[in-house]
Amino acid sequence: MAPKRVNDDGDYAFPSKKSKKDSENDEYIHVDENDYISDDDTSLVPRSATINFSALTRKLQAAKKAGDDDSSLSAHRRQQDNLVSHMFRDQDFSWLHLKPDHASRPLWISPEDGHIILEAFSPIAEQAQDFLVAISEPVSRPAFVHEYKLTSYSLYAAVSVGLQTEDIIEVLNRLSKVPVPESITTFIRERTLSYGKVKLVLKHNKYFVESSHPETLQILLKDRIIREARVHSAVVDNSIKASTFTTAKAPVKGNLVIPGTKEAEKKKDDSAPGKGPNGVPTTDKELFTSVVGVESDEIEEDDDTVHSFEIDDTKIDDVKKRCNELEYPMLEEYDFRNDTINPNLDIDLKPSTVIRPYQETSLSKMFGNGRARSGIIVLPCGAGKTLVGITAACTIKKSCLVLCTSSVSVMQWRQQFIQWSNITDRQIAVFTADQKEKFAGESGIVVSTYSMVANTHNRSHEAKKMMDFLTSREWGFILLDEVHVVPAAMFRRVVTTIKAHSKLGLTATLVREDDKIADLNYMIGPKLYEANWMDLAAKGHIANVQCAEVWCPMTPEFYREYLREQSRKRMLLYCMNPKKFQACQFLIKYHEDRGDKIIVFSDNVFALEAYAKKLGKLYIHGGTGQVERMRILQHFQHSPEVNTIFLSKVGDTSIDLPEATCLIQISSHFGSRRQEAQRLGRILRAKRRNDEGFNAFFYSLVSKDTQEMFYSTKRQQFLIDQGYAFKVITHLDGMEGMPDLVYKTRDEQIELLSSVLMANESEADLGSDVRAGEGDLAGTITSKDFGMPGKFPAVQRTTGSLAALSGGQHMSYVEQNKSANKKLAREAAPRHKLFAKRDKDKAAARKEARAQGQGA
DNA sequence: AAAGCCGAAA
DNA sequence: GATAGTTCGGCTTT
Repeated sequence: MAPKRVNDDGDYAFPSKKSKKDSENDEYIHVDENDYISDDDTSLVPRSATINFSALTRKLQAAKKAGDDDSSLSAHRRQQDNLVSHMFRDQDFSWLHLKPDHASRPLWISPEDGHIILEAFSPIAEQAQDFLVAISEPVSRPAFVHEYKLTSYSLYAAVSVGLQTEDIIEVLNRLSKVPVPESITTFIRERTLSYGKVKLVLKHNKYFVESSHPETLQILLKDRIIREARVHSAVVDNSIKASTFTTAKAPVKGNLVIPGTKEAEKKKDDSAPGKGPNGVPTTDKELFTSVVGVESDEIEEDDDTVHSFEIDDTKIDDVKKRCNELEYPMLEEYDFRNDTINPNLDIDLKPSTVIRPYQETSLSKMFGNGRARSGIIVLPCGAGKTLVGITAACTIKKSCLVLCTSSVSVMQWRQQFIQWSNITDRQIAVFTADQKEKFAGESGIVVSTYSMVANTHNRSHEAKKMMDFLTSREWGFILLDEVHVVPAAMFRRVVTTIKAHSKLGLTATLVREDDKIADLNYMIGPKLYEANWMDLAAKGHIANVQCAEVWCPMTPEFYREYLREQSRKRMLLYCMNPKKFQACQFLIKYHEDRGDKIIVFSDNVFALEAYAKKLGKLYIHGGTGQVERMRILQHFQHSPEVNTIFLSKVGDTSIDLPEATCLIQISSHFGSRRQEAQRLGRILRAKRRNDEGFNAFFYSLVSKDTQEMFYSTKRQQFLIDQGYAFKVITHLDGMEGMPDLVYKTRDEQIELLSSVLMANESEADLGSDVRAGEGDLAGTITSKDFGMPGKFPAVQRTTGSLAALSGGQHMSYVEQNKSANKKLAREAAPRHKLFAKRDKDKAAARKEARAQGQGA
């Protein structure tokens, strides 16, 4: 490829040759500009062509001029815009004036959308990062350049951790290469102005919207949703008012000490190096972190009278959401030290418990002004989320409810509480299907699951009594483990049924594939802290991981079947691809020889069994009994004979295997970024992570030219944003010559193929008999089409049917008609009840067969 | 202990 | 540019 030049006059690429080049311009033009960039040419430039960029930009300028002259934007110009200028014209900020010392300043801020770019290689990048995490949301943090985004939420979060408007602007300005744009300062001022004017307060088991600005409450009450949620209490009870403990005045952080932190240590030593009087940091290094959690007694409100109205606790979710939309987000802070109504809980960290610096940082954001703020802390798997939660509970020292996703983690939480804190057995209770305890005394800790609390269908008598216990009292603190599940319709009920003064959500992956993740902002609170995975890996808190995507070509036979099958069966075909099989075998052999312990993940149970059996390894899936599971896991952990196990998605969470050092993924759930990250999380706590030069490995096996390629890139996005780089491996050296290579001959491959197709048949026969069994001819309009005239044109139906007959048609052809086919399938006559029953029986039979097969 | 049911994944 | 079907786990009942 000939050199490409990107600037008008080329001085960016070849600064020293400028004068010479101008005269020799033609040497760079391998393609005549008129051939490709002619006015009426609508096609895109061929990828392999060499493009003369100076000619192109000249052309664009000319076009722009023409467009400007012509007052109406011509179609022609719009076309030119699409060609290349969208990369530059809207995003061309060369008009911004760099400060003279810009090289030593690591930030750049886009005036258009509030995106902030950080040079991660800058010497002060780490401090800048602390600041940016506080005021903005991380978008993507690969090796050298990080991207953050200023949003309303992130600014609310910034204010809620004690930052003040002018401080934000000033520090930004100090870090930025260009003066902070007008548009951004305005945005920051606007968004931080209305913050903190409205509070949500829990008093005597009732919720109140509270403000010292009556006019603000009037504004809110003009909204229909809020007005209708209002409860008109008969009398304003002065005793209630007097007992409010979310005072208008912010308490001074002063003597609040988070147990286990360095500050706690210092307190013991009674010396605080690096800090002046009142704990104000004096060194430069602490400059940015100190802005967070600064004493906030200056922002006290002089108005002592507090106005409030009560709201219906069942509508709390809607009211919070509405307030956010009206840009008066409700502040939820718990001044637990002045709460004399709810009994204290005698809990503290054991003296031997020490927390890590990033755990301390995240907690200091939560307790920055001496109260407990509700919000979310994001830490990677294996970075000690549990300890953060426990430390928070030890700081608040009130009754605490912990909710998790499974009963296994309920037991883990309980165990960890006992391990790290001085809580006694009697003070911590468990509420699951088979254990319904209450704590002794008037305060304590309850650990339970979301489904236990959110359950709507009938409860056992015991469970009912327990729920009354949970709902009747006021909780000082509620801990939400794996908080990203909360927005699901069922789990969000929890937030309204349990009354708690403060909430802390913990998660490793604050992403969902639906759009509900933003709901957490008003349901729980803002994101208080998000750790950078790469930083933690560099400091040895989590393992270093090499990620690779292995491209396995499809064999011709498999690919032919792939092209003619429907989406559901396709998945099996690309999972069972013999080349993938071989790659898997090779990688297992390679890493076992290196002394690694390997986990192989397959979402597809059929493929899981096939692989494990063929390669002679143990495997666990949903149908594996508890006893068997434990036995296999024991073997994997302790036996030198068992170095590889196969897991279905049961292993995605909660299974903790610090021995594992290598992951291989052979099939996965569509585009789930979360699953990918969770799986990677399985090896982040590798025991050997602190060995010199240790690396864990993460492989994704992908069948080439299939849908898997698309999903794979989507799945990796989260990890890429965390800074992981995926290598693409197209050839495994030495695989072909490996002894005992499976499915080496064409005959074996074809046999495998037919077994896959057979499995397809038995699995799919009932699903297809109704539609196919009606004796339709291709293109025949059948009775079900009459119901909706025009909805399924006959021609579409023809292509769908013909596709199945003709076999190897072009892929895009199938893709285009896929939705039509699916619609057809959906709209087909609903299964008769009789069939539904048969389906179930069939499924049960299959399950049994599998269970038996496993026993053998 | 097993089966039915429900909801989540996302 | 997203789908939908499958798998899994938890709670309850028998």
